[in-house]
Amino acid sequence: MPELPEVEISKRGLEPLLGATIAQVNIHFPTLRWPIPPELSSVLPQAQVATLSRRAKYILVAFRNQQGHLGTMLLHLGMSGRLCLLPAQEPRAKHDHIEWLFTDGRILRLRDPRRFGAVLWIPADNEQAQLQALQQHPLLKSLGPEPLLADFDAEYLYRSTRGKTAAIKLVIMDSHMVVGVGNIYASESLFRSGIHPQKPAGKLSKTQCARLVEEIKSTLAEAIQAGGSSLRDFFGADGNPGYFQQHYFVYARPGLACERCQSVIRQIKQGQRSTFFCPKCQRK
DNA sequence: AACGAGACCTGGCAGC
DNA sequence: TGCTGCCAGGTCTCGT
Repeated sequence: MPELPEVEISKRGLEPLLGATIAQVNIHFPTLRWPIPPELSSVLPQAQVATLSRRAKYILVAFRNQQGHLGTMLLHLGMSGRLCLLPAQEPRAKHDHIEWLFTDGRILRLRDPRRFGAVLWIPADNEQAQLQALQQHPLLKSLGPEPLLADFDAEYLYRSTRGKTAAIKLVIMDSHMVVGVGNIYASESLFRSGIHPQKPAGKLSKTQCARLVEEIKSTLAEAIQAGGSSLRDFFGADGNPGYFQQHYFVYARPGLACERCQSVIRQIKQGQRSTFFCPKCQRK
């Protein structure tokens, strides 16, 4: 489920919880990718949701209590994770591994069948210390730029790919280079740029870098916009988010005709993941 | 330093 | 109907 657009939509779906107070945290399964910190159950009750933000595919939820800042909960949805904001009394589903009960009755649950997701707790007793703790956190400190922000630009991509022999698709999926470009959007933005996924990153021209940066930004932005319009569905108990049936040019279309040139879309493996491309529209 | 492979898990589907 | 094998949107860790 979650590539960057889904994570961004999930974060926006949590906005109704700003200012809400936690009553109880129930951990039903102790370990996702890493153990869920048991102290969440003791620290969070009576705390309020202070701020929501996102870095790469991590959702950051900051909490405060009457004494001040408490810390930040870091959520990752992994491959199959999903946040469900539900009314009181909604029965728990099979893979709801952790739930946050709010004093007004609402329930937030993390549902994650494959358990590749993560819930971590980064304590800090003031906002300055929190900022520092986040910047130094091992999962966050070596991340590349956000794809939708201005510091991810043609000049950056061109400069940082010089001399690289690795395939461009693997390079744009590397979170040290740029965060948030997952398997779907890597294939899609390369198609839209007319660049072959196996082209060595260091061989891209300045023009190609500029084109790729623009297509990564627009592909992600369009998906977020489409997802935003189905936010309610996305967050419902059994929501059926319309935008997963979003239009793809190449992803999951092997053997079908390219919509631009009618050539047959091909599927290959790169880094043990499937890549889809049009052999005519995308040149090495 | 850079790259590739393995690891973590369950569920859904095709093929027999 | 049931079994087997393969595939899946992520990313950390380890070995070469």
